[in-house]
Amino acid sequence: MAKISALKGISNSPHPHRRHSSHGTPHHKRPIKRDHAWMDGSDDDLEVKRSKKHTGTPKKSGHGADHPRKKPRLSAPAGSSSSSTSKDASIQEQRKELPIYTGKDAIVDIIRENDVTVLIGETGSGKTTQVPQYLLESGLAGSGMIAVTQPRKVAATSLAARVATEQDTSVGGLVGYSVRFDEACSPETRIKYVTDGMLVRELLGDPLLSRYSVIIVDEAHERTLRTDLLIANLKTIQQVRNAPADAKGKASAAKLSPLKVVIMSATLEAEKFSKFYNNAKIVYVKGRQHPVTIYHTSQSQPDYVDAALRTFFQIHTDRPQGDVLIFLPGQEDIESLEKSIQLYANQLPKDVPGVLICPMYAALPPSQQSKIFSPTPSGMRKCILATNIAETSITIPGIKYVIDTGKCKEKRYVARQAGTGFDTLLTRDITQSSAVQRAGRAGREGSGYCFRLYTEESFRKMPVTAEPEIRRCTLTSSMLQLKCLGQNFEELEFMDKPDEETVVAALKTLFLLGALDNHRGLTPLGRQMAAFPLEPPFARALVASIELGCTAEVLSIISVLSASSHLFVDTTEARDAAADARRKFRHLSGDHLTVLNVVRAYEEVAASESKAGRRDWCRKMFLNERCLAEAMNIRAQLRDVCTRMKIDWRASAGDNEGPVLKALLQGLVLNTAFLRPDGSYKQVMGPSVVKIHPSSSLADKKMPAIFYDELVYTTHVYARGVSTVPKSFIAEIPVFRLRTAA
DNA sequence: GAGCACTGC
Repeated sequence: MAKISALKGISNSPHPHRRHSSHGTPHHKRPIKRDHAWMDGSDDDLEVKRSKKHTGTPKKSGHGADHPRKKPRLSAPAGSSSSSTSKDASIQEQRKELPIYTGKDAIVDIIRENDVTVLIGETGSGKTTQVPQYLLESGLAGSGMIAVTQPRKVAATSLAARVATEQDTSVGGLVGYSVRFDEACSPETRIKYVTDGMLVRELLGDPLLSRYSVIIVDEAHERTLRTDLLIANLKTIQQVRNAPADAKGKASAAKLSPLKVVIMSATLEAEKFSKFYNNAKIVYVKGRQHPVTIYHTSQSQPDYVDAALRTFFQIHTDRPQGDVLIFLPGQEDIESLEKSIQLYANQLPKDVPGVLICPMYAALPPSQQSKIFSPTPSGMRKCILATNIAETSITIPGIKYVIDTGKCKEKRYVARQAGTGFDTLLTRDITQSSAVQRAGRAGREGSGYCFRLYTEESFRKMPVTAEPEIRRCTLTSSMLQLKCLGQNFEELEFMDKPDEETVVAALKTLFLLGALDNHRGLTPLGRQMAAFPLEPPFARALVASIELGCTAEVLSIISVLSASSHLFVDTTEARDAAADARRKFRHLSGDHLTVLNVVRAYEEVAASESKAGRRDWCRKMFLNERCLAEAMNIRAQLRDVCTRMKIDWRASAGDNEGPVLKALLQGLVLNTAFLRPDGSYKQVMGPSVVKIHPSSSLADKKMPAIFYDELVYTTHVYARGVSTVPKSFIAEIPVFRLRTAA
């Protein structure tokens, strides 16, 4: 059996796990066109005029470096040792080798001369680590702090560690960070890496961000909701802080130093940022990436899983050593492709290297996630099947080939009249910037190849960038925050205006929760709700629990529901065992009290067992320990807020579930449905017919009245996190009386 | 009878 016949078998056999196999094979015979070139950084990287001025000198210089290290060091050493001088010198040498270094003085000058600077830096330019240091070293920040915002926590903490090393200090000194649950700052801190959400929170207590003299908004092109809120607020803050000193009535604000804003982004939206800030100056910095050769198919591939399968084996049999990363939209496709690849890999002739398949998606238990980072055994080729998680969140070493299906899943909020909209989670085409980002994953350590399972024409037809989150998310939580700042969503100037319907839905939701009065003004209840880092419905439930005397229970439940991962582990292969384990915690009323049972059981185990014992227990029970650990963090934070607000978080209703359900219902009023004679459920406040999600303990049960955490449209409109209550509980809620009266 | 991209306070 030669290689050729194995390949033929693959190309011609029907796909074993998908009903349809496409007719043609993708044609990856030659590069169709290289549509993006990644250039090495060079001296003419900076396309700005070099200024004559040379202000500020580097704090540390790379004197006497005998053995400059070639490889960048990514982690901070715990402390400086006797060899710290040589380490320090090599680090300073590395800083000078970054593409951005040649433009250092020009960048500092431009930021000095402009209130707002838009800095476009490609991957590997060094902008995120260097610019804050340049500003600090030049003295431009004065006595204020420099904040650098990041959309993700890991980025903020690891960047702080890196920059602290470069400054030859430990994290929490001159360089610090601040993210949820974790902070390393001191009075000496001058450069602070923060998550964008953290800075938005800070805004609530300090509307002019008076502690900062420079705010650098990094990864602005991602356009997260929080980034957009910041960008809008920074504009108004500057209008106050940077107003001419003689402006009347601004005496107190005039004492504050002017605020410098630097927007950092990938190339695509530079003009838009600039325009928003009254034609702010734009600076370009080239990056440093290895070249990636890009191939497109000659025909579109409707069955992208099958196409990915065939492309993988073409690479595996024809191409030299190097790991393969395949981008797929979701867990389902990953599991299907994993099976197919395994099936064919088992039939490969002896002279072809073996295949090590590594699935990678957020819901995968951590133990199985970690194997993608271990080195590929010799004589094997690693094949990673990943979702978007590998696009920005994690970097996998050793990738030489990328296969891009061109698909992803996107969550999008659909507003409905009564504020009873729902989320959709559907597969769609990716954007051009995603495609570029995915291809770039092949060029991290050397030149690479990207096989796109779509035509060049399809690429050109893709939207250039994703729609900003502000145009596709629920705005309820942000709107409540803005109300606390005395701002109205409708009046604030945004880069992209949110949908009118979504704004109305958010206003209505906040009104029905009692956070706003009928003049759209913030109520005392609303202000109380905003103090908690929770979605407004959960904040409302928490406040309701105070009077009902069940704060302890409600805190436990909403902490789990607020965690970023799901409580129950559910992979296809162990579905039945998982369902059996779950039954042990089941509560007749549904998912909310089932969650409470899990938390109570976990607390007992945590009290008596070691860390390893806890992990074992979680694995046996098919519980996601990450979720529980995060929930315990959240609960501790919420208890702190309660203590500050003089709320007794120990108040418990014991085993009486009535008050707990009533409290939760206060927050989830809009998420209620009644059973109809035909066995379906219809929203009480909206028009949709909903099904109970199969993951719910109440799936297929017929209950007269239910409430739920959320609605998600996938193949049906599914209600997730469902409990049942007597109809009378719903009728008792003031909102309903108010609504019937109106 | 049937399922879930990713963040963040």
